[in-house]
Amino acid sequence: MARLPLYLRALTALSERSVPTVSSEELAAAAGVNSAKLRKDFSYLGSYGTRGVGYDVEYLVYQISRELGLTQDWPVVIVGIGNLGHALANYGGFASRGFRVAALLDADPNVVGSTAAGLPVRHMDELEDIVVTQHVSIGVITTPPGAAQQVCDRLVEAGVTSILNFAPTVLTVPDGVDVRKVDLSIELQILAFHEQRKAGDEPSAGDSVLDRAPGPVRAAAAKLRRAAGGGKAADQAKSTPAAKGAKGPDDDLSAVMPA
Amino acid sequence: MARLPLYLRALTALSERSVPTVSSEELAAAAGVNSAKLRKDFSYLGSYGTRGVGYDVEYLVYQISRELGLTQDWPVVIVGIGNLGHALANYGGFASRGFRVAALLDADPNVVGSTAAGLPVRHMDELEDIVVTQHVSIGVITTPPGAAQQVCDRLVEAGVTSILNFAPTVLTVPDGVDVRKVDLSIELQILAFHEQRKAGDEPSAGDSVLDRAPGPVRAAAAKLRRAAGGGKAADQAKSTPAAKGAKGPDDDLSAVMPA
DNA sequence: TAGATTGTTAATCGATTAACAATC
DNA sequence: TAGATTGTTAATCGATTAACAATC
Repeated sequence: MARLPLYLRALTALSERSVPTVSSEELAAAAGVNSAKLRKDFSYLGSYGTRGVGYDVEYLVYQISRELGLTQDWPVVIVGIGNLGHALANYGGFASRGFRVAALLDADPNVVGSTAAGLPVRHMDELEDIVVTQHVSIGVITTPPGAAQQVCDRLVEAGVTSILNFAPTVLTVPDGVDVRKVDLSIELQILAFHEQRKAGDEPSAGDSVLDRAPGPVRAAAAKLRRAAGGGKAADQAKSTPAAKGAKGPDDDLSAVMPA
Repeated sequence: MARLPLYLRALTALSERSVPTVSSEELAAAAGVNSAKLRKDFSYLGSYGTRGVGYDVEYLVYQISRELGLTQDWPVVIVGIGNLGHALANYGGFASRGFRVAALLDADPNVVGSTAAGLPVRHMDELEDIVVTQHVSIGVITTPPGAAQQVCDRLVEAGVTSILNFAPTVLTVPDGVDVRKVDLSIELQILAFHEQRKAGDEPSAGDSVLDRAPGPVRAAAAKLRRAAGGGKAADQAKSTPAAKGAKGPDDDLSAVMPA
C-alpha cells in the first residue's frame, strides 16, 4: 500500500494537534484521497474504526507505523557521496522514521575520509563487510549512472534486498530484490509534458490543437501530418503516404480539419 | 504518459549504439514493460512503426522528445538552497533535457549571495520579478516543509504552473497547476514495508504469518489480535471485544488458526 | 511469397468509488 | 432513539494484455 505513508503523515499532523478521533471523510480530505478508498485501505489492515465515531488517531498512527515497519531499526548504506549523497545523508526524514545511516561509501579516494552528516565516508572496498556485519538490507545508490549496476550487483551479492536508486539507469536485480527508482529528470519531463499542453501550443503544422483531441482524432491528425510530409516523416520509407489519407472511415479527416 | 521518458532513455541508448530499428518486443524488454502496452502507447502518438520491420530509432527519439517538450527551453527556479537544492542545482540531467536553472532562491541571508553550480543564490524577494521576466513556468521547491505552501503560493501567484515538490507536505494549488511530489521518506517507507514482509516476520502475536495471507484472512487475523487484547487494542474502547470473535461466519477463525 | 511485426480489438484484470446495511 | 460513520458490496472505470488481422 503506497498510500499508507500518506495517511501516516496526515495522522501525525492530527496527533500533534492532539485531535483524538478523525472520520474517514476528514482524513481522506487531508490526505487528498477518496474516503471510500481510505476506508477500504484501512479495512485491509483490520477494522480499526468505530461506526458513528471515526478512527482513533493515536491508535491508527501506531498500527500504520507497525504495518510499514517503522517501529523497527533499518540500517541503510548510501553509495556515492556526491551532492545528492550528501543531501540524503543529511536528510531529516531518515532518522525520524527508523532509518539509520550505517555507512557512507564512495569509490573516489579524494572523497573517502571526508565527513558528511557527521559520518566518515568509507571506501567501496568495505561495502561487503559493512553490509554483512551491520545487517544492512536497504541500499541507496547515488552514484553516476555508469557505476550504478555494478554497485547494485555488489550490494545484492552482499545481501541487500531493497534498493533505492537515484541513478538514471534501469537496474537489473534477481527475484526477491525490490528496486524503487527516484529519477529527477523523469519527474521534470512529465511536468514539461503537461506544461507544453497548457499555455497555447504553437500553431505549427506538427503541433496543433488536434493533439489535444481524444485518441482516434489525434491518431488521425498524426497520419495527416505524415501524409503531408511534415518533419522527419518525409525521411521514412512510406510507400504511398498520400494515398493513405482517404481509405476507410477512420481516415476521413474532413471532420477534424481546420476550415 | 509517464512511460515516455522511460522509452526515451532506452531509445537513446540504442541510438548511441547506432541501432537503426527496434521491434516493440525488444524495446519493451529494454524498458521493462509489456510489448502490447508499448505499441498502444506509441499508437497514441501516431503510428510511427513499420509492420514486419519495427520502429526507426532516430525517428522515435525525435518524436518522443518533441512530445515531451524536450526540444524547448524550460527555465526553472529552485527555491530553498540547502543540501538538496545544491544537489539539484548541480544535477546533470537538467541541462541535457532543456531544463535551464534560471535562478536559485533562498530566504536565509547567510545563504543569499553564495554560489551553487556557478549561479548566485538570490533572495526570495526577487522571486516574482524573476518568474515574470524570465518566463519561468516550472518551480522546484526544496524548502523545509513549513515554508513549502507559502513558497508554492508565491510561485503560483507569480505565474508558475508546474511545481516539483521535494518538501514532505501536500501542496494545495488552484486548478491548472500541476504538482509532482518526490518524497524520499515515502520511497524508503515503501521499501521498508516490503522488506518487512520478506526475511521472516518474527512470530510475535501481532505480526504473524497470517499477515501474508489474502485480504479476508488477514482482516480476520487482525480481528483475532484485537479480540486477544494484543498491543494497544486493549486501550481501545471496544465494548465487548472478546465476544466479537465468534459471531458470524466471517469471524470464524478456525480455518486460519494454527493447529 | 513467407516471415515478421505493427496497430487495434476485445477480454481481462485490478483499482476506484457510490451506495448502503450494519452498528456505534 | 436518532444521527453519524464505518465496513463492505456491487457498479464503474481505466489500465493492461493476449490475440490476431493488416501489412510491410
